[in-house]
Amino acid sequence: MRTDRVRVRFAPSPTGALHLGGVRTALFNYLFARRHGGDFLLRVEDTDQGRFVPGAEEYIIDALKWCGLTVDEGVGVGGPHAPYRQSERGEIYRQFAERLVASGNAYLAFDLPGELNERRAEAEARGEIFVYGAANRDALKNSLALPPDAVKKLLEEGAGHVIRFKMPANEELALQDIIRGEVRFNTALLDDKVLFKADGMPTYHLANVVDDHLMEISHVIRGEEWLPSLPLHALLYRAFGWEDTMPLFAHLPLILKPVGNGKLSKRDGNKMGFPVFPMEFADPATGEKWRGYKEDGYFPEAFVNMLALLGWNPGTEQEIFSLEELAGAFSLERVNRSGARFNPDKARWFNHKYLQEKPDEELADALSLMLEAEGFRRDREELVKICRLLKERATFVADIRDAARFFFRAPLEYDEKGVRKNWKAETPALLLDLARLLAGLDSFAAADTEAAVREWIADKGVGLGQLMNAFRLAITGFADGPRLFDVIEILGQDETTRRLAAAVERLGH
RNA sequence: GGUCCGUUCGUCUAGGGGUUAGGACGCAAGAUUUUCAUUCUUGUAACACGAGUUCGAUUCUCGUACGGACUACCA
Repeated sequence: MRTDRVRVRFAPSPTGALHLGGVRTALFNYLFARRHGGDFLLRVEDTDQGRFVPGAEEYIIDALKWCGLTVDEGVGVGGPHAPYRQSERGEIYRQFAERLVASGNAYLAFDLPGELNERRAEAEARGEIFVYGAANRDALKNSLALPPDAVKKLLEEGAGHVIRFKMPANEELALQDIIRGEVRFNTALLDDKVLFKADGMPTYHLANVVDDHLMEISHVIRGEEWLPSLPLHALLYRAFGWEDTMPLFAHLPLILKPVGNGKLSKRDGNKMGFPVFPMEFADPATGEKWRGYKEDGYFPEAFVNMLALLGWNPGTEQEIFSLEELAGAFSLERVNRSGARFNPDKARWFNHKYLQEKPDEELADALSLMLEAEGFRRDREELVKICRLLKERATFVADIRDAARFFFRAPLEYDEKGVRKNWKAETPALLLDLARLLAGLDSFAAADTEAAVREWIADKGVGLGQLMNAFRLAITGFADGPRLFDVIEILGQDETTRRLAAAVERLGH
């Protein structure tokens, strides 16, 4: 029942964690709804009891939340069309399926799964593919082929059956897709899809069309894997007499593996060293554990920004977008037609960009949490200074933590190569002198210590590089790192002179 | 196999009948720097192929190749 109001839905199946492609589909739906002041619904398509994974639904809700995609209506929030979980929508689907049978658009089929498999095997042996459709449905076990009293008898006996759609024998269909334009199909090549299963549940096709109609969905934005079933869905709308209010369709390109062939799969992440899921997920059935962007240290804004530009672009050279900016700029017309290879490097780059824009205080709080997890606390002011100093070289907060280790603990060992290269015979005496100089300074601000040291070595005729490398080694234990005068300002006068003395003691003369 | 979809630098992409085919990631070089990064500058690199239409095609059409999806009582 399409109205002028934009209403879109994200309709995942709770068969596991939502992966990158699913999140992007949700994102594009969300963006489209926001762009047009419409509604974003979440509907859970759990009509396959066999594939249900406990926890998957909660995961999906949490993942959308983490990404900042607020659901207006649906599972978890309710709404005028509740329930939004298909398994709870009771008799609705059966009634609609029977309506189709009554109108001659569908029929009862009693074929046993085993019989069908046999036929498939036979066909395959001949190098053919078995299709349950117009060409052979009269020779199969269904209400179209069997005499009425035989059907009646089967029903009375309680014979298991499904309801199949009666595909037109030979009809040319020209359908519209917002992203792809006109797509043509001939129904002669299509099969009589099962709409209602013997277990009393609808299949995706029926439930999807019925719910989209009932929930007044205006646009169906989904993955390209659904394009082949577009004719079936369009025909269903027609059979129900809902053609006038049929939603508009947009089929999104797929996300492909970074290298190799095929679409991105959940295994690729572990294989190639990047997460495929927004958040960590432990599959209760298999015990497998999957990494997540959240746990890997990505900011949700960066993750969403990266995803938005995978298959869509604004037509300008802007690359950094807040969720609000994305909502303002998004349009389905600018979605690409071809599949996009996922690029983990670019994802990292986005995070680096976002990290640079974060206030030092916010980074310090995140860093503080990490340190607490390791069992120690530091003064917040100190952490803010550390973040200010280290953020530009970091992609993740964890990079700051790793680069900041020497702030929290004086070096016990010293980079071997650095020592070999920079620890000369005259170094110990020089550093001891330096320690005395620094100990006597009134201000330990970076600018002041630097000025004092520069003046001092100029008098001594020592090169800055010559001194600084050994100095750095003594203070941090490493041969590389941020500007040393900034480091010792944070470390403080006492700690600095102490480390200088300790290094001389350890590394000797 | 069949049906459908797609094809611009290695990757994400802009563009579009006449352009030095633009940007970003990556990579490389240079600059800056006490080191390593960062940053900045520069560079590297693309219209899958073949016909047709046209004065002219990377852009339009067709074909081929290649890639992808679908082909369940899964979604």
